[in-house]
Amino acid sequence: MKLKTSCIRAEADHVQIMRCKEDLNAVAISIESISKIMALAGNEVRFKILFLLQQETELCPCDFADILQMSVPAISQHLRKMRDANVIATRREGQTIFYRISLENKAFLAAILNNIESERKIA
Amino acid sequence: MKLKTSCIRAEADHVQIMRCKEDLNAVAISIESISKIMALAGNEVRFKILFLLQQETELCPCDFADILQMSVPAISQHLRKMRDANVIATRREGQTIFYRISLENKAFLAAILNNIESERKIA
DNA sequence: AAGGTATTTAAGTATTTGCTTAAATAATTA
DNA sequence: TAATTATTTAAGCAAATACTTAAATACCTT
Repeated sequence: MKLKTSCIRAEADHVQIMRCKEDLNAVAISIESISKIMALAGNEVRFKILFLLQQETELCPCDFADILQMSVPAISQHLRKMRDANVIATRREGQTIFYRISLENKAFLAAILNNIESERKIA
Repeated sequence: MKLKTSCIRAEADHVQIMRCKEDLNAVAISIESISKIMALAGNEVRFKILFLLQQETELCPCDFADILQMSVPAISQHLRKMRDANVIATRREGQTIFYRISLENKAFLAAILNNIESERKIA
C-alpha cells in the first residue's frame, strides 16, 4: 500500500488537515473506548439485549434465549463480550446469573436506546 | 439447534418474558434501523470519519485518506457503506466529492459523538 | 482529444464474527 | 453422593468484514 503524507488535491486545505489530525489525536483514547462499545452495540442481537436490559433492569441468559429465540450458548457468548468490555455487569442468585447494564455505561447507552421508538399503528 | 418455547427456569417470570417479547415486537423496525447505523458507527475507522465530519461539516475521500493514513480505496469503501445507509450524504464540486453527515442522522449521531472527550493532560 | 486528478469499483485474501454442538463448571435438590 | 438445572467454555465452520492491488469512471485542463 502506498500512502502520501498529505492530500495532493490542489485545493486541499492543509491547515484543516493538520487541525483534524491534532483533533483526532486529542481524543484518541476516548474514540477507541467508545467505538469499542459501539461495535458491541452494533450487533442486532446485542442491541436487543441492551434494549431489554434497559426496560427490565436485569435478566438472565435463559430469559434472553427464550425472548430472542436463540440458543443459550449463543446468548452466553454475546453476554460475555459485553461483560468483558464492562458494558454489562452480573449478579449471581443461586444458579441464576442476572445481567444488567453497568452503571458507568448506563447514561451513554440510554442516549442511544432512547432513540428507539414504537411503531405507531396507522389508523 | 434446539430451542425451548419458553424458559424452563423454575422461577422464570413468564409474564415478564411475554412482556419483553411484545415490547421487542413493538419496536422491531426501529431497532433494526438503529442497529444498522450502530453497526456502521461501530467500526473505528468509520467512527473517526463521523467524528471528523461532525467537527468539519464536510470532507472529501482524499482528506480522510490523508488524515487517517489509509488508502483511498479503503476510505471510499467505508464511505460507500455509510452513504448506502443514508448515514452520510454527498455533494460534488468538480472532481471532488464532499461528504457530510445526513440531516436525518445528525441529531442521533451527535448524541453519540458528543460523548467523545479530550484527554486532559495531568499536570 | 489527450493527459492528469479524484474517486469508485472489482477481485482476491486474511481476519473476524457469530453461530453450532459437545463438554465442562457450578449450584441446587433429592 | 448422584441427578438436575443454569451457565460457560471450547472447537469447528460458514459468512461477513476490511483491507489490498488493479482497473474503471468522471471531471478538469490544455
